[in-house]
Amino acid sequence: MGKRKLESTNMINERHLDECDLSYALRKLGGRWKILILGKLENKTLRFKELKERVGNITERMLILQLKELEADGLVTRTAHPVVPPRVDYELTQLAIDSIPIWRLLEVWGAQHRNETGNSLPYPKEVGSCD
Amino acid sequence: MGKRKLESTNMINERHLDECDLSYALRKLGGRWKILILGKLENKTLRFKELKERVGNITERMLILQLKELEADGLVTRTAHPVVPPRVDYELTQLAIDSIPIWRLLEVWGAQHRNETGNSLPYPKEVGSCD
DNA sequence: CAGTATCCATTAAGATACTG
DNA sequence: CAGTATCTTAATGGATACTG
Repeated sequence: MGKRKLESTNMINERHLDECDLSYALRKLGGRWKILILGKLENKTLRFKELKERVGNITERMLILQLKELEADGLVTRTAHPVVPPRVDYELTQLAIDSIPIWRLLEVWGAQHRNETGNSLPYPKEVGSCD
Repeated sequence: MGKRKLESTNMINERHLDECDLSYALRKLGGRWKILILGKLENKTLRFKELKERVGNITERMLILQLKELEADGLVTRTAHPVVPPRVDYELTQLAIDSIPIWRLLEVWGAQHRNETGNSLPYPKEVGSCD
């Protein structure tokens, strides 16, 4: 839908960096909301509205945009039930489930980073909690 | 320097998400260039120009912006030698070194993702290679 | 309920020229 | 060499109203 400048330096750099598996992986999980959405779906199937409530502060537009990308990237599955009112369920794919242990490590590293750089939270928090 | 709309929803969301150690960690390592820069500095001290040559295609402006952020975030150290012409060395901190095993896991996951989603590279590549 | 469509604001990234 | 400064473009994120 949007204009694509396939030959802009921006796009060239993006493609170049995506050849690196690591940059590629970071792009799939990056963005402001994706990891949070995936976290909400851990061990659970949720419908659109439930997801929106749990993520909190996300607009419907951003939620659907992120879900579409995650779906296209094979990280969530979308199941639409042909009922009225509509019901659509989202859940993690195995590929996404495989990435969970890595998030946990990153989370622990993030907490360590906070402590060592003095960016500590004003209150303690358990691993995995991310309201 | 730039205008800051501290109370925009954008900023509020950003702060909110940063309370999550995982989103926080992803923000520290995210962006187009950071992981690549950190990778170049693994086991090596490099000066500005060497870094620019190795990262390839990055502008001086972007490189210095990323380096400043990495320095402020305690991930690289900057050592300026008082000589003419100037010489500035960059190297990883222990905190950054601690994160390397996690990148490797993400990298492996990225490669797996490619295979399973049909986004495979047109040629094989070794782990850790990211020209 | 589960989205779309439209428009606007903010941030990230790049090109280029210049300086201590 | 190691940056700054300034300007432009591209991408992301948000508000709001509307629809099947």
